[in-house]
Amino acid sequence: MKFSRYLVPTLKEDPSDASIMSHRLMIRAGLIRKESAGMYIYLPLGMRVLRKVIDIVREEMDRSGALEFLMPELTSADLWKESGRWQTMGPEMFRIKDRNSLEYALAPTHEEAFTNAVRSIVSSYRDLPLNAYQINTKFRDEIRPRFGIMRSKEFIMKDAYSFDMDKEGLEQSYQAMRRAYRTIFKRCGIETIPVEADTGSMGGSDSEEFMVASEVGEEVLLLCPECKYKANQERAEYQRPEPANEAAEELRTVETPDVRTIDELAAFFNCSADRFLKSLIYLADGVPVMAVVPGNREINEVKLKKALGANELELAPDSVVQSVTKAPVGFAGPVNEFNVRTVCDISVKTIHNAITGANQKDRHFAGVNAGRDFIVKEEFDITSAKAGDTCPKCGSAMNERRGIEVGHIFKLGYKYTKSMNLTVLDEKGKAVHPIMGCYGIGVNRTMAAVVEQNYDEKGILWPISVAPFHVHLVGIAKADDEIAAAEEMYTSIRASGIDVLFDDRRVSPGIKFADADLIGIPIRVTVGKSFFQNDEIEIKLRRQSEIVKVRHEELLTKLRTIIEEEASRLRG
RNA sequence: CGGGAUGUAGCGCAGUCCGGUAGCGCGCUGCGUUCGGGACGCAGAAGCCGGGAGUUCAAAUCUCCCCAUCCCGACCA
Repeated sequence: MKFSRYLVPTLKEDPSDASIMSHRLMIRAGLIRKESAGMYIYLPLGMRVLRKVIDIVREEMDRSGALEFLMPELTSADLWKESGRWQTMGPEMFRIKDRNSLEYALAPTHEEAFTNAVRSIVSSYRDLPLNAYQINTKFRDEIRPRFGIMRSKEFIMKDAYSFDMDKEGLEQSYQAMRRAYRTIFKRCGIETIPVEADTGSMGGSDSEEFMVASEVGEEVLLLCPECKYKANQERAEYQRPEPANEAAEELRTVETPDVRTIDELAAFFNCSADRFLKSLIYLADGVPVMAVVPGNREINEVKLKKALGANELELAPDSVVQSVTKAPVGFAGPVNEFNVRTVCDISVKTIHNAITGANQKDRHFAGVNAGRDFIVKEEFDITSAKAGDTCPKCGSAMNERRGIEVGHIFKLGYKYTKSMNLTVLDEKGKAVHPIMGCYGIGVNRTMAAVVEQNYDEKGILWPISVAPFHVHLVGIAKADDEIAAAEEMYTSIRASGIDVLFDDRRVSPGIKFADADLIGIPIRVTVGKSFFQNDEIEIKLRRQSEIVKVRHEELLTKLRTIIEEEASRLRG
């Protein structure tokens, strides 16, 4: 491809609305442009990268035995009503009507659509196992799209759904995907950390997320340096400290005028935050519940929601807090009897002589002991693990890192096959529900993650597997014969089947080199002075600073060798 | 949805406090000189100053309303 005939609108300055490197670089390098919030245009160069990522995903999915489909984006409301998610999906699902007022969703995911398709097509155990996938656009009305193509309203996802006769089959399908995912991300040139994960609104049991470690990641991961325990904070467990051996004090009331927050209380009582029991009022599906956790701990709403079995969970407004506790916000506690459901973190009963709100304005209780002063009726793990907490498996102190979720695999179970009544006949002619697994990869998010992990101060450093071109040929030619020679070079490289971008623009060399660095094609070939005078062609890898000079006739062989070397580093 | 900020040429920004003919840098077009790490000169094109309403002789600038974008939080595969 000739640069002069291509369209690569590189920018010298950072766009004002891009906060993370991958977003900045993808816009500056002319890969994408913003159309509006959460919607992006893929320019030709960006499209090439996207296609390479898609090709890798498709190859590995096909290799795993999965079958590619293409599903409608418009999914009829009936399907969603069948599974019950028309209600539970909430406002993130785009809902539209056609001219006859029939309702549809712009698919945010395709469990229903695939289950329905398989239901109507497959009727025998002989057709299973089946892993059906597609690479298609998804729509989500994100509360806050951000970070460019990392979180957008419209994004490309590879989603796969496996159907097996039994749990053993599902396990095999799941493991096949685990392997395929590791290969896919390795081939894309990114390091991922597979972590245990929450299954979210999809429902299910075993679940693994593939995270790209990144400062700007939206997920928090807990990693044990000793054993292999790795989990998303949404789900990470941790061991609670042993209770201190303390004699129980008398329960007493303390006047605490205007002391509400844990920080204020710690200062007022001159003790550490873990001495307090923090009591928060939530609305679980609209019903008030109280959650009690140690004062130095954050409530984990994902865990709480799951513990409560709730679909919707939100912090209750002040008015509800007041009507439940009969006190202003800041003085809630578990000691008095309420007729609201109260759930405690599993550590609550180990805290002796705690301080809690007294459910009266400006009063707290001190010397509170679970079991004596209030009964722990329900206890769950409802607090978030954090750096330094002890690993649930081996007891070592865990580390915290941030990550970007690029892939997610999990065992779905029977949720959709039962709710939508998908059955096949087994060997004995009996109708059984297949068991499902679900496997997603954020394709354009993966592309962003590649950049997030591969750049320097000058621009992107594409791994050769997803680079828009393999070779960036920079022609620095003045005279007509030089221009012709550079052109000839381009023709011969291209004729040899190497993917080459030829910068034939009539601009100064500085601009060409700066653009080459910014765009980040892995191999740069320069034909200039040294070529026209000494027949020496310069080869420079984007990741390295050395320049290798080769003679004309060696060039193609050398390029093939480098391409092969670069590619072999990324093979699974 | 709460808190904060910003909307002025394709991009990055000044001008707004204190009302008086729309500016700078980059990019773009033409001509010339340059030509191995973002060259230079000359000449150009390009803006309903986010939208609406108001105040005023006069509004990018003041007032009110709306919209959009970004950041933090809440929320979310």
